Amino acid sequence: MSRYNFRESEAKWQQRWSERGCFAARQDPVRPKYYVLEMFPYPSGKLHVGHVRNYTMGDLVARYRRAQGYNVLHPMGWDAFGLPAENAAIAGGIHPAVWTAENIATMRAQLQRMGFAYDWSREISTCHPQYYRHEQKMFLDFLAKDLAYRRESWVNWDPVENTVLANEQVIEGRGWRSGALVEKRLLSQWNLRITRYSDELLDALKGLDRWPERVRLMQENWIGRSEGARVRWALASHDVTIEVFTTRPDTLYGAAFLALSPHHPFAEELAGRDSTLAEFIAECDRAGTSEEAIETAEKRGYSTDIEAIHPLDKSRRVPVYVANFVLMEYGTGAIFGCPAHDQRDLDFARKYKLPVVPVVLPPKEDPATFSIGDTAYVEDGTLFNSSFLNGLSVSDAKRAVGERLEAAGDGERTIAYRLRDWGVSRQRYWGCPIPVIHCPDCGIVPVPEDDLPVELPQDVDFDQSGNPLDRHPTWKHVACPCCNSPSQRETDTFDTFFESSWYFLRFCSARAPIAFERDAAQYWMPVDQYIGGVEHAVLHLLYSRFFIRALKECGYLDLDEPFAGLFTQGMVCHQTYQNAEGEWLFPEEVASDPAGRLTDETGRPVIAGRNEKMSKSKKNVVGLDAIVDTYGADTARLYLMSNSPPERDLEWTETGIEGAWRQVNRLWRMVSEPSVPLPPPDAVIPDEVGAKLTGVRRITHKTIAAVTDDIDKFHFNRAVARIYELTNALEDLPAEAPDAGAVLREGLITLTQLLGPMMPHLAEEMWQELGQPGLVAETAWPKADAALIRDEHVTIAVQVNGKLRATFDFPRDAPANEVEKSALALPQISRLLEGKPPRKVVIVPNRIVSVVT
RNA sequence: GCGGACGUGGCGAAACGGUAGACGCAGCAGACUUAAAAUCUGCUCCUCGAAUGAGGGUGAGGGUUCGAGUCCCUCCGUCCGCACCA
Repeated sequence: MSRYNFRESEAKWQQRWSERGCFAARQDPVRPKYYVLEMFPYPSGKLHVGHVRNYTMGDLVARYRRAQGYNVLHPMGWDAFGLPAENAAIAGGIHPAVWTAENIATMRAQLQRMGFAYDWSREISTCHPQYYRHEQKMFLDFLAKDLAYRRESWVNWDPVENTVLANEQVIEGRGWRSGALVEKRLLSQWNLRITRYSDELLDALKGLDRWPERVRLMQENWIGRSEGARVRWALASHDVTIEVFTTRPDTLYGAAFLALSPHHPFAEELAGRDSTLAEFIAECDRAGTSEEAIETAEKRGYSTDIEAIHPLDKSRRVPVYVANFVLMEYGTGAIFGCPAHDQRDLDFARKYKLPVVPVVLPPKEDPATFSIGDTAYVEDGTLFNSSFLNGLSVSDAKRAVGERLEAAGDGERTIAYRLRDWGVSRQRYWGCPIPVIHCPDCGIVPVPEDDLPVELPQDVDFDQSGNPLDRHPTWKHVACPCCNSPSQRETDTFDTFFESSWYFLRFCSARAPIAFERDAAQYWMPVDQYIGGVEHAVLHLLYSRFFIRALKECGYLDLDEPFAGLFTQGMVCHQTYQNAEGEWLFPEEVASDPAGRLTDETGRPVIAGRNEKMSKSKKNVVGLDAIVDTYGADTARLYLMSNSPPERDLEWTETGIEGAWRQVNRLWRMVSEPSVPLPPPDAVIPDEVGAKLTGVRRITHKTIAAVTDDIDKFHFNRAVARIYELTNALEDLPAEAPDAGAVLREGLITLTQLLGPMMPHLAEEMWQELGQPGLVAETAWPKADAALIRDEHVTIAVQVNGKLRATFDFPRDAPANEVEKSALALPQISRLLEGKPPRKVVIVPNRIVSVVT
């Protein structure tokens, strides 16, 4: 019994594909293009099996589309800037560039061993000056278009990484990588004006019909559009107007107070003269921003003893507070409180003994008796206690108030967004230098284009904390490009999401002297199928959508969206193990004793924990090299595709990979030791081969149709199941029939072609064994014979009163009355009918007869 | 709190509103082996029955329909995203 020799085979076919340049992409205007892309990796070290699931999916799609005749672009590169490289430098004395290059070499070799059909001639690495110089140019263009600006603002400071984080990078009050509680700091930072496109980014989501609904919703929530009004309140005792944003202008007559953010300019002004207020504000700043801190934080206000004049009724006054729950970053940094119709305002009003006046009357309530208890009324109703609004619905009242405010100049209807501009400054070395110079006389001066790229210095030390660029003895000292006086370079670098916001464009013309050739981008873009993790739903995916718009505005290209199709794959999970001390163990460190109990290598007990996403920190990872060494790339690829729907998590198990290995050998044996001698490749199948063999041919052709459909819909697990079904049918083929060999041969050729995108090495080996010409990688996708996928006979089920009672075979598309007659004549059915005619019979052609008695 | 997804055998999962459990894993029995591994054959949702078979079954309850895992309503549970957002 022969075993499939994957070691020999996989290396051989990888070399053959490479020699023939099978996967090099060339622009070709007459062929339809297809751009397949997997989110490019950060070169963090070595790949484990969890990393390669999405590359396997991408490769399957790339090879499938190529077989279908598309001109496929399928590139790979490295998101090479980032903190782990710097941390390695701090910990191990290795330069980030060296560490990164070594990791790239390792991971590239791992990907190549998997046999992925990449066009390696387009490989890019974002830490190379020939890459990042182009984004420095983009930044200068953004500056010119006012898409980039510098501003002092409160930012998220990660005390572990010693750098600023964007809002998108703060998850539940913690840094997205470090997990450290984020602090607020006031810093001067470069920002990209993503909010210029808030509306457009939101609207265009509707057109992304090949994106998961979930991701679109997440972006929608993140952009957070709220319709409402700005309302200006004059202060009774100061020559100051406080502008508030509200989504409920209809409840203005229920206003009980105004509340300012502790960082509101007027609050800060007052604090200058009021030390108690200054202390209150300082206290607010000390409070954490984490979920727990916010959840438990008391809603507190500081009464300023100042009154504001009600904009709709100048005789009314409301007190002005400074309150810890008002955010400076959203709306205008000030609110008006209507306790009757907002729960938080109600809590605040009860605490500070403010009046609670309902102005929206619930249906069927009596205005004379309706009052608010502990719960604010937030539903729809009819306005009352509200002057000219009385009797209106909530939505009519919103419009009426808007019109009144606009006419009086006291406010206007407007839209607020949750989305804030993208802060891109990072106080780190291993990133793209921001190409500006700070001149004491001229201020901020962009680096002239001819001086690009601003390259990172190589000679840096990581012995002290903080940004090595800032400490470098010479790098930052330059002459001002305008006035030549001694100046300093910007020492911050870009957020690494800057690089990943346009790399897909660079792939279109990866060696161009400019960022990307316009016609290449116009040909290949948008990405037809993008594949990656859902964790980038509002990070990379939103930034890239912004970049396309910003680049369009700067004249780089004409494109609406970067990614036409998006697929977010599930994680690969594995059981976790801990010893009695709570230390995590690698799966290979765990054994079981004769009694079946789990132990470590020294025999001490081990506790099996939850099944979780593979991660280095919990050590529940399975190295890719070990798996490919033992089972080969195709077995790993098959397992990753076979057991779970691609969007769902996949559990990696030893028995699972062994099962895949069995299938690989089974497939190989089918061609290396066929159950029936195969005729030569040019043999023809006779028109009539008998019922049993025709049945096998039908399954063969139905499998083509089914697998094609499954791959189109990303149902890779089902495609695998269909291939197994065909395998089972071919194994059961009646060997004694005269034309069995020819039918088997047809089946095996089809099977091989269908395996091509999934297990490409095995497919080539089988193809060669079958004596087929050329390479599977260069062979067109099979077509199902329409005549063969239509059965001549169908099995029809018979239900009586909704219960399945019998099935019978009948010619396809037989007349309904004949089907009914045969169904009712069945002994199981006639017995139930007891000679009475049925009340009703529903017939679904070729499928079911439903009898009602 | 707001928004969303999901709930099917021992397990991973299939199922245009039309024969629930394809395909695989694990398990059981057998064949081949001195033996094991590998491989092959058969069985495997539950209950009753020797068996043809009968009854029940897709988180719970209700509804629409000739027919519901699938559609609608209520509830329970799990997971995910956002969250002092005015």
